[in-house]
Parts: sequence; structure tokens; C-alpha cells
Amino acid sequence: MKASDARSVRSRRALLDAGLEMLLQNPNATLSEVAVHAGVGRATLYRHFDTREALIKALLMECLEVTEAVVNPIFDLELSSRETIERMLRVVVPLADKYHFLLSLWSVASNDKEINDIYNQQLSTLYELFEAAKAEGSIKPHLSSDWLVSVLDSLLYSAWWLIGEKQITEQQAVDQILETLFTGIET
Amino acid sequence: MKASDARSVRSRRALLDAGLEMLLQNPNATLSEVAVHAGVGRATLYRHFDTREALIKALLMECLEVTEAVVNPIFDLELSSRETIERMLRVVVPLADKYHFLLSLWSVASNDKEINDIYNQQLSTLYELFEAAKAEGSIKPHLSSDWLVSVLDSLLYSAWWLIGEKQITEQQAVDQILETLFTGIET
DNA sequence: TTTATGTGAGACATACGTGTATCATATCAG
DNA sequence: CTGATATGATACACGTATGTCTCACATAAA
Repeated sequence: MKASDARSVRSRRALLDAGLEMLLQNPNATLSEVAVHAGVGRATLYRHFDTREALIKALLMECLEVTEAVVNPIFDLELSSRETIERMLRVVVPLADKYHFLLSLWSVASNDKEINDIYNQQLSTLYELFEAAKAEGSIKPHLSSDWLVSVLDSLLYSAWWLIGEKQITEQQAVDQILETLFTGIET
Repeated sequence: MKASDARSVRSRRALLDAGLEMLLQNPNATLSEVAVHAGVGRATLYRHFDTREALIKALLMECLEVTEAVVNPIFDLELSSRETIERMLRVVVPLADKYHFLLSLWSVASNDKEINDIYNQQLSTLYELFEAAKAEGSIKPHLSSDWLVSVLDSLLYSAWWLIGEKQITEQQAVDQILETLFTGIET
């Protein structure tokens, strides 16, 4: 199967999009459902992805890559930690659905070296960011960076949830996350 | 099947315990696995719960009931909102695994009226608590209570995660949640 | 002890999802 | 235009989870 054939790229794209959407709704979604939703025959799905697991791994890879693509340019700017966190959130919130996908199907790829490497690298980048922020004196030094990473994940999830419920916009979500994260909810 | 028979209550208890544990590890766990782990025949599982869905609903109900049982006494004390939130967290964090269970299998029961009623009632109790806190002047009034409820959920999840990773104790988890929630992470 | 009944073990039917193979057809590349 | 090839449709084998049923046995209740 030539990767350059127009039919091939079209099918692959449609399958990845449909896969993300279907498996996000329901992690147990059938490959039939994915194929139907992609407007593609089930056999074609198997021509592009040998197994269900292969499809999921491809989707996870794409999530990680998309994230890297939007986040790395921000790090390159070498802003303050505080500013970096803010900018990062602003570009990552619109991808929050992808993070939820990652989470809900993580077990499928949890033993895959390639995916784990990328993921751990992204995690440790975030970890270092918080460490730097503490060194800069902009974040309480007694909070562990593991906790901070975890909290950021959580808030991202909250925002994603509320956006899905149409209760807030992405813009509002970022603002609320930042305020809640940095100054808390107390008056 | 008489509900008072000692054999019956023993089996049911074992099945509920095993069900929670297995389905928490893996939402797709087999009823065979559950039965084996409960030290009970698979046929017996079906004698107590007609279908897989029935088992899951029973588990969800129990989670909600246990929560209600530990939370209600705190509301009865009529403390300040701030104090109520703190006390509530202290008793709920040890149940956080049950919340994760609720989350991961929610779709199974999302159309069940009885379960939804109890859940919504608990949610709105929490909502009212934040509204009261805002009225008391202890929480920033411009943060929507929906957001606050969502954030509390998230932090609970974070804490549960870190406790599972053995990185913090329940006690530390509560303290970190409270500090992060109320005063944020900023110096 | 005696009776009632919950249980374990196993066979069984059924449904469904996965993955493979085939062949005619439509579409792309050159 | 023409050959190459990706696709759709379909049939198929296979494994596995669900849910039902039966019968001998063990255990609770009286």
C-alpha cells in the first residue's frame, strides 16, 4: 500500500479522525463502528492498522505529537516559568479532549516503549517547568512537583468537561484554570 | 433466595467487594474473574445479579450510599462552609477509589433514574455548599459553582492517583488539596 | 436431626468482536 | 488511456463473554 496514493491518505486520515471520536465517546467502541463512521469499509481499516491495538497506538502517537508540536515553540521562547505555564495552557486546553483520550486508553499502550518514552519526556518537561518556577520563587516551594503536575492534569480535565457541557468557552476555561491554580478560590 | 440466609449474605458481600476491586482495576473485567476473586461460583453471581449491568448498578448504588453515610453527619453539624468543606474532604478522600469507580463505569448507569437522582442530589448539595461559601464571603464570588464542584472532583482524583502511586498519604493528600484549592500554588 | 435451600461445577446455546481471505470494481498515477 | 492498486462487500473461522440450566452436595434454620 503506497503511502502517497490519494485514496490511501484519505482513508487513513478518515480512520484516525473517526477512531479518535468514537473511542473518545466509548473506549470499547467496535472497529466496525469506527469504519462506518469513517465512511470506509471495515476491511480497509485492517489494511491500514493490523490490529485494534495498532489503531489505538497510532492515535496515542498522534495525540502526543500534536501536543509536542504546539508546546515546543513556547518553550523555545524562554519566557518566565509563570508565563510559560500560562501560554502552554492556552494552546493545550483546545486539545484537552485528546488528553482524555490518552487517559482512557492508556492501558492499551502502557507497555509500548516508544509511546512511553515520549509521554515520560513530556511529563518530565512539565516537572522541570514547575521546579524552575519554584526556583524562580513564583510557586510555593513546599508543594511537590508531582502534585503540581497532577493538579494541572486535573484542572485540564475539569475544563475539558465543562467545555463539553457547553458551560464555558475555551477562553474562559483557561482564565479559570490559571486563577484557580495560582491564587486559589479563597477571597 | 432468602436475603437473611447466612450463605446468601456472605456470597453477596464477597461479590460486591470483588466486583468493586476487579472493575476498578479494569472496567472490562469478566464476571468470571469477579466470581473467582470472590471465591464464589459464577452461577452464584448470576443468582444474585441477573446481568452484568445489575451488578454494576448495585456497586454504584453502594458507592453513593457509603458517601452519603459519611457526608451527611457533617452537614448536620451546621459548621461554616469552609469548615464543612474541609471536614467533608477528610472523610471523602479515603473513599476516592470509589469515586473513580463511579466515574469509569458511569456510562453503564447513566440512564438509570434511581442512581441519577441520588447522584444529582449529592452534586447539588455540593453546589449549594459553594453557593453558601460565596454568600459567607469565604470564596471568590465570580467563580461559578459548577466550576468549583468540578475542580473539587478533579483534585480528589489527583489525590487518589498520587495515593495509589504511594507518593503521599491520605492525610497529606487532604492538606494539599485544601491548600491548593483555597490559596493556590503561587507564593 | 431433618428439611429447605443456597451453592459449585459443568454443559450448553447464543451473540458478538476480531482478524483473514477473496474478488469484482473504482480510482489513482504516469 | 492503461496498468497498478486501494477499496467495498462478503463470507469465514475463531475466541470469548454472557446468560441459562441441571443436579449432586453442603450448609443453614427449625
